[in-house]
Amino acid sequence: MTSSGITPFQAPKGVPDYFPPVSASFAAVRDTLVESARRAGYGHVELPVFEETALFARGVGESTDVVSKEMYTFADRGDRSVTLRPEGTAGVMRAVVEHGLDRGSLPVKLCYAGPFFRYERPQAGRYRQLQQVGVEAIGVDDPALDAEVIAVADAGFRALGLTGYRLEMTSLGDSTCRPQYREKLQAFLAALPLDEETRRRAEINPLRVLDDKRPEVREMVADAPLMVDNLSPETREHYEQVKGYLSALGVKYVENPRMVRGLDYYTKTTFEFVHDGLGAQSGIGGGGHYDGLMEQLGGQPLAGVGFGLGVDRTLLACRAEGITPGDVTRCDVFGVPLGDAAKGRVVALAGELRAAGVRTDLAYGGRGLKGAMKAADKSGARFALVLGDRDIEAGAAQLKELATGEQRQIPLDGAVAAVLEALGR
RNA sequence: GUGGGUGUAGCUCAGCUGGCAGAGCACUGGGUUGUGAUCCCAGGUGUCGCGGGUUCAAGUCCCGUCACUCACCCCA
Repeated sequence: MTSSGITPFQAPKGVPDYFPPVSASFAAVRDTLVESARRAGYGHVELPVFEETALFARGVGESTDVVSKEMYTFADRGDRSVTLRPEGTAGVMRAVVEHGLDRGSLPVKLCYAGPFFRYERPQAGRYRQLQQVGVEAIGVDDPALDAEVIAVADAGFRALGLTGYRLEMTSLGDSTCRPQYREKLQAFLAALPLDEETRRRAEINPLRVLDDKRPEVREMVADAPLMVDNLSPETREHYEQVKGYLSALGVKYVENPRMVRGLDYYTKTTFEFVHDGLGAQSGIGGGGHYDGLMEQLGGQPLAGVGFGLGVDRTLLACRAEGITPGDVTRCDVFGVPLGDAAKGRVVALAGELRAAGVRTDLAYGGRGLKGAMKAADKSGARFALVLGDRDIEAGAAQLKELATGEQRQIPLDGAVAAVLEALGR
């Protein structure tokens, strides 16, 4: 209840608000991850936040949880079914095919950042609106490209100063070997005394049962057949080469043959970055290789590889490690006017300082000197610029360094130059 | 969708077997009529989430409901 008696609005369930100073770190995390991709030649794409529902149904897979129960789907005013994007790859594929980028020089290397939506029950690190930075490298099936994508993610996390994460990966095989393996695994699981819920999962996605958290189930599947032991010679060779390139790139990884990905389109290499400081939702990024997706969406039969990195979760990981990315300082200089005449000069001066690239704020609302100085202190500014009638008469202003308390007089005419000099610029 | 926990000041929370609604931080003003962060003094806010019940009396006990939160599931 507010003082007016009106029930206050709340953000939609499971949607985080970020404001200063945390929002500065959020933006820094996103920008750092994007910069890592740009350094590897990935070009920015800006894509719609909603798409035709059928794109996700066909691209991500009807049987996935993401499509079957987590999509924000609604009819628009033209009675078309549209869906807020739950992941990024399908939309990129659609755009690439639609604009014929797959007919130009390959691979097409693209990078995106923005919000994604999944209708789930929120918990620590899991939101209904989540922010991701993603890349896709499309059109060339080269194990070196798989390794590059992984290395880009790894470099992004490292650039933030993160050390407490690990890279897990495996190979899921492809259409030449996974169907046979799947049958073999299902036969194995059918012989186990599993509960009904788990049995149903074994039907839809048997791999998922291998990743069950319950100790009794873990024990039962301890010697289940693994995909990595049933790869075709070609996919095995592909996987070995990815590992070789990763070593060449200096990227450390652990193999996890029981790793599961929630999206149907992955084949061959899949990977996940895991951080233990977040709670139950420990994945800060993941991705993999895909062979049939573009063809599935009406394009040419071209392979691709990509990742999605969770910006929200990466920020949580930073916090868990005591890292504060980015510059949370609001401003460099804070203007303190004394009286109406001075206020006009300070307002004008602030405009000039900003034009010169100096982050500048000032005391508004006619507060007294003491209040204005308090505001200057809280702004985090390095300098307070004090100006009163006395100074104007003298053609001067007072520049006070807040950390030391040292104050010097600067000429009012050359104030911008003097401030720049004081800032060491 | 299923379970557990929590709802008290702007924030973090205390409030015992029912008995006058509290602290710290933050905010505002003053101590210093041209100097902040330290220090001192002063100031204010509450439908105790909401609805019902028990009781002389409910923040406290009971029922319902909503919200938040953690976990399962799943994933970034």
